[in-house]
Amino acid sequence: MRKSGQPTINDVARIAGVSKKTVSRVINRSPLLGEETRRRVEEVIGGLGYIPNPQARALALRRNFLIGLVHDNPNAQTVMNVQQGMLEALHGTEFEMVVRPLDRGSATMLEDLRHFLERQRLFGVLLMPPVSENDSVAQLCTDIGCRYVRMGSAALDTSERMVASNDREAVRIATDYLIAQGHRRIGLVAGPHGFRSARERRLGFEEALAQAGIALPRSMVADGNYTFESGLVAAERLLDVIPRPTAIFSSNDEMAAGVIHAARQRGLDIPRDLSIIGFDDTPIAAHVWPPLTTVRWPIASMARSAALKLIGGDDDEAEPVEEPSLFLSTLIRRGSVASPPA
Amino acid sequence: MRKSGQPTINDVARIAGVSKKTVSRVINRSPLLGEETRRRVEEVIGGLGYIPNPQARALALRRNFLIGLVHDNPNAQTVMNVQQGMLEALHGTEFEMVVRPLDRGSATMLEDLRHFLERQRLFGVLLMPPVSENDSVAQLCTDIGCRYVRMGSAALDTSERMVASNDREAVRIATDYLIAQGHRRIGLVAGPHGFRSARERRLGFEEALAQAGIALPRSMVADGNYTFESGLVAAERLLDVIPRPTAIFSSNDEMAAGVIHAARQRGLDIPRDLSIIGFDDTPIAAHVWPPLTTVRWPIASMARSAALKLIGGDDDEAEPVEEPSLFLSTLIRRGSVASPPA
DNA sequence: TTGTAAGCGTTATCAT
DNA sequence: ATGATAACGCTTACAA
Repeated sequence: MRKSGQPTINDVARIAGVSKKTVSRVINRSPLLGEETRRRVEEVIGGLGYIPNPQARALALRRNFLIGLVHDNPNAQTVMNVQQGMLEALHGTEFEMVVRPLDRGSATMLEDLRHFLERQRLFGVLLMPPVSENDSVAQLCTDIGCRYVRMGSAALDTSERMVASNDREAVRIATDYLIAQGHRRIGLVAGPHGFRSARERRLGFEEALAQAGIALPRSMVADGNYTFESGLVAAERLLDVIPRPTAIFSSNDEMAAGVIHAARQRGLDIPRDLSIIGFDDTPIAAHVWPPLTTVRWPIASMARSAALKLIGGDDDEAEPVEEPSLFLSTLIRRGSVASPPA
Repeated sequence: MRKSGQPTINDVARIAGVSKKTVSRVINRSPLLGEETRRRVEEVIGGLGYIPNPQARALALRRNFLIGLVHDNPNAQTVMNVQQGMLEALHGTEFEMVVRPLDRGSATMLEDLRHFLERQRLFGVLLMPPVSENDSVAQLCTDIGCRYVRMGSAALDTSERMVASNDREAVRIATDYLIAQGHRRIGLVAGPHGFRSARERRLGFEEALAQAGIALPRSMVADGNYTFESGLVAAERLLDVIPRPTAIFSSNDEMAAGVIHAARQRGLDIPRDLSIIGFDDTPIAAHVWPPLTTVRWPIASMARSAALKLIGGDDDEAEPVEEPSLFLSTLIRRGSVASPPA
């Protein structure tokens, strides 16, 4: 007699008149099974509404079905896009996503993560930037025996352990676009030190200018930390320079919004007096005025692909799902760029 | 001899020269235990780096340690705030958060959720608005035997199964503020039908106007669906009315950004020609120009409290943690409100 | 205060 | 093709 709650594999076995193992075979689609038997068992399963207990499965298989998302990214939209991409990949599988934000800057960050990974014994983790750029985090995963895939703005690891976007090239193209519009005094709002994305974007910017033979005085570069406020402050510094830049590339959209803000405070019209390009294509880009020309970063696709790499390498017999490791960002042209004032 | 990987309770028991049960007692801080034994076992645990296997625990205890976050909220920042609040509550406990977005409007939404809950056998779920407002979802949880707590804009359930904000009162206060500034022609950008929050906010708005003896012509109400674009469209309709409203209350910040956008396109100065108040206090509110006066919704605190209710009701002997069920929203005054033009 | 035996619900091994 | 039995790592009786 069932004690309570959900029916178990024993109930199914008893009612169907077969052994537990046979039911298990039906569940796991074992090929060596009588057609007759399979049908009968499936009937009982359906009738009973039997659902295998994931905890018991996890115990018996000595592995669980939890994929971690480890992030310390301050941008809500970015994190949500990644979650969405991951869940797309996990949908229809037995895997679930558990989320673990990390406090960058906390001294115990690494210890916290180790604790988390050891306790939960996750099947694998997806590392979001910027924490994904931290090699000691990857090393920690390796040490603990937790598989991982890193997302980043450049190739950070072996192909089966990372997915990357080509930030450098994308920014080069964006900057080329400004140059093609006739801009020669172009400012850069750089991202924070320690962010690989910040570095790659800056390099792309510098490469484009160098290639066009345009000098980049130190005064045309201002550091930000990817926040609106830092973009505002950085823009104020750039706009104080005489002669003023006619265009600014901001290393992300949120700072670009700050740049717009700063420009407006000075009575500058965008794009007439100042052209601006951002990076990320977050919703904010389309919602500021004027709509922001920006670089679209296919983050959800990257996350989906990363998750597939994580769980794909598992299927023993299955084909090793060949997921791409490099994703291309594209320039989205909206209203924040024009030719420089005559 | 240990086969591989993590040490188990058996390893600890053997090395410490005690039984499994004694180790188990140490882990679970059982009071009936020799001080001597406890120390010895704890030493072995520390030395071995033993960590109890959560899957095995879950199986033996016939319950797991996963809390679900079920949401169909389109606002990234809101979802992130909720996740953060939940994780604060879960921090230091053995619970983890698994995230489950739902596709509102999908015909199979309820079936998907049932499937999820039945498969995963979650300890409990936190329901975010707007899906939390759906009574059949709550009923589903009850049927399945999954505990839940709903977040909402009004009392949706019994006190131990919900946390609510007082949207109606908050909007009444915000509208009073506009009235106190001298506004008489005040427009409303309402939220989508079917959202309890939209209804509560609208009611608060109407109550404030009624109390002040101000008529609310149908033309001063435009429907939106909480998106930037819908706010833009709604504002265009309101601003076409003659005489034009001198102030607009928007039922969320994102739509308010659309209103700002629309006003600017018409060459209206904010707040000189048009005052605007939003709702949510998302980052966008502080980042638009001028900074948006808005209602701050303590969503992270609500989520934290909701999660504590979920896991708090569990501790058998522990005091039934008395978490608040009602949270007060507050008006954040920034630069988007002024007296109406003379 | 501690240990023994049984059980949680599943899968793996090795029969038949 | 199917089943008996022993894991998996832990907890709860129930003894001692």
